[in-house]
Amino acid sequence: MSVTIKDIAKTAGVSYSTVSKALRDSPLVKKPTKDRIIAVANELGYQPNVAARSLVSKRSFTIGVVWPTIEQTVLSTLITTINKKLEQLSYTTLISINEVESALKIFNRYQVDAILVFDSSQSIDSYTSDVPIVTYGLANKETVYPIIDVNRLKSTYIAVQHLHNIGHRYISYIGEVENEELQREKVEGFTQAISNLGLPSFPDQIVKVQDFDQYDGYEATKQLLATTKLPTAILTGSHDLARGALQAIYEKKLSIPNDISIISYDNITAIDRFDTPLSTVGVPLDKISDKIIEVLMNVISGKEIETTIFLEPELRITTSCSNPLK
Amino acid sequence: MSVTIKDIAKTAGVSYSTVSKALRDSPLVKKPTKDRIIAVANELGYQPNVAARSLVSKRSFTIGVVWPTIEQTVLSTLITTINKKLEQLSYTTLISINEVESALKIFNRYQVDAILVFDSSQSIDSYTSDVPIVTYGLANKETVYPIIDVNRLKSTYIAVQHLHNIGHRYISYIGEVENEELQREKVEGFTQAISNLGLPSFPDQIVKVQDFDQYDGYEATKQLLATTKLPTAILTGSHDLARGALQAIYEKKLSIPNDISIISYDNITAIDRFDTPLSTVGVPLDKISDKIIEVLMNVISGKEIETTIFLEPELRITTSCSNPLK
DNA sequence: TTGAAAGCGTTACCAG
DNA sequence: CTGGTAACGCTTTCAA
Repeated sequence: MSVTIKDIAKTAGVSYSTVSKALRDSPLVKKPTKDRIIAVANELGYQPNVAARSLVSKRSFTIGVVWPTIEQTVLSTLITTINKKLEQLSYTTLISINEVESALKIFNRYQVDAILVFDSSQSIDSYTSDVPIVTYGLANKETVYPIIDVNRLKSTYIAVQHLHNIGHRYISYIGEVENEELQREKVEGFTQAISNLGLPSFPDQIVKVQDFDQYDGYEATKQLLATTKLPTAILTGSHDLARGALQAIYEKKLSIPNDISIISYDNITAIDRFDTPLSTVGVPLDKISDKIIEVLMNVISGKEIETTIFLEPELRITTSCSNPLK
Repeated sequence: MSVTIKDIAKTAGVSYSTVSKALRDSPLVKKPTKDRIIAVANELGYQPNVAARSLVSKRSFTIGVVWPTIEQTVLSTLITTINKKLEQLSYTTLISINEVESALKIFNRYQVDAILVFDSSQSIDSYTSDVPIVTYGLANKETVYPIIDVNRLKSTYIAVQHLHNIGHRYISYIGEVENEELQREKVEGFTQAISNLGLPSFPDQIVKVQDFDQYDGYEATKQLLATTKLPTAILTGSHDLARGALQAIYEKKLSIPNDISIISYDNITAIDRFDTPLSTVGVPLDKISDKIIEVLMNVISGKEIETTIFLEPELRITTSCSNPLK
């Protein structure tokens, strides 16, 4: 049996309502009494019962995260960050890996203060929730709930634009993949930029990958480098792909950025063990998590917010990227 | 404001205690009444308030999972499986990615029925929990809580034993890594088998890897195949490493199993897109999850259970493995 | 400054 | 079979 405020009240010799106030750090309790009560609580290893508390106060200080596809490692970093930041705001994060519908039901039963949905496939409109919902990463879907997403199309677009600005003409993209809406946006941004900027298209310019692992980047780049006319710059769809690309480039004894420039799409501020720090384009993870938390706090306090928020990508150019040799 | 049993009672024209019984499918309520109440509940979109329920019934039908290292993809499959199976037992799974101490606190506050801890680093004895705890994957640590783990040492041992039985003498292991206890166990099993069975040791027999991705397996195997004396069989520390190994072997135009046999350590029943279905050794994921759930249910119902349970590995030999050519 | 008491949504028990 | 009511642990008035 776990210890309750009544147990504390008994051993501290006060009423249990006083204990409640003291633990809530209410100014209505004298300092010495408060200190004594807190000491007793610690000694007894008291943990407040969330059920009882949220039953009366209608607030649980808990955010429910719906994360049906736990395999996605990109998201795991994002969730870790969000979890940490929410902890600092004294919110608890609870994750469900059930499918959306069922996870929403669970969190409604648990009366969490808000729900954050990570998902790109299922629609959530069929289910109505008493708890406010915020979603990440499905800006293309129709939803009544606030959506936060990153502008992938613009990311690859401005990357190509930069490469063009510094003089590149033959630019390749690695990371086309079948039936993935989010990846398609990146390819689209690339293609649009190439076309709008009047840059040449050439065979095998866009390289398909099976998956988004380092190995896929390695294979794709090896294939690309085997063609007769080499591009002077490569844009990759992810950090892992870029790692693989680097391996393939080094293996071919090519030099970065002299022979070839490389920019990687990513949201992670890469803490790299690479000789060449990678140039990247994308919305920094911290901006995404900050925005998500901001919106969460707003919906909790009942503020009206815009339904769709597109975060703007940033270009971070390092020594992996330079003018092509004339 | 969410709908409560009192709302249902009002619109159904019964007392709220009858509603409670009806929703619990109690035999104490007449069928027509029950049906009517359930209909109203559905119409109103009623979701039971877990807080209120667990406050009085002391049972939440929820399992808390502590998973501080969400990056580990192997575990994600295991958790997904466990989640599904618990759902069938009408238990809800809630995950926390906080560090152990803090996650335990949260779940104690939430009065979950049991806590499952996935972790290999932190010790959990310092914190005492009112809720029963079950841990996975830290059998080497000292703990008072029940531990379920797989016998990694035995896995690699019996794999080598099998290869020896069918005539192999030059066997390599890919997957040594610095400072990882669990990986060390696998290497240990390999080394013990080689030594006990009187098999030859040779330079570069055990190949180190940076990480456990496909690319690392590819690199390591390429390195291995560049030596003068090739092994006739390879054992890899994971499925991903094996995938990389296969690539390197194919690239060298070697044939499996004629030139080289391969067995992979893994707990995943691989649904493979490989030409060669991989031979594997390890405890099947289903056995692990079943055991974990069994133990969870036991601790919830207060049954005494053994503190350490080692699951035995199984060898599944396919066409990736044959006698070496004489 | 402290204590008493009501009430949150539910279950469980006891009357009717 | 159905309804009334106490109780779960806590917060929050309202009195003292």
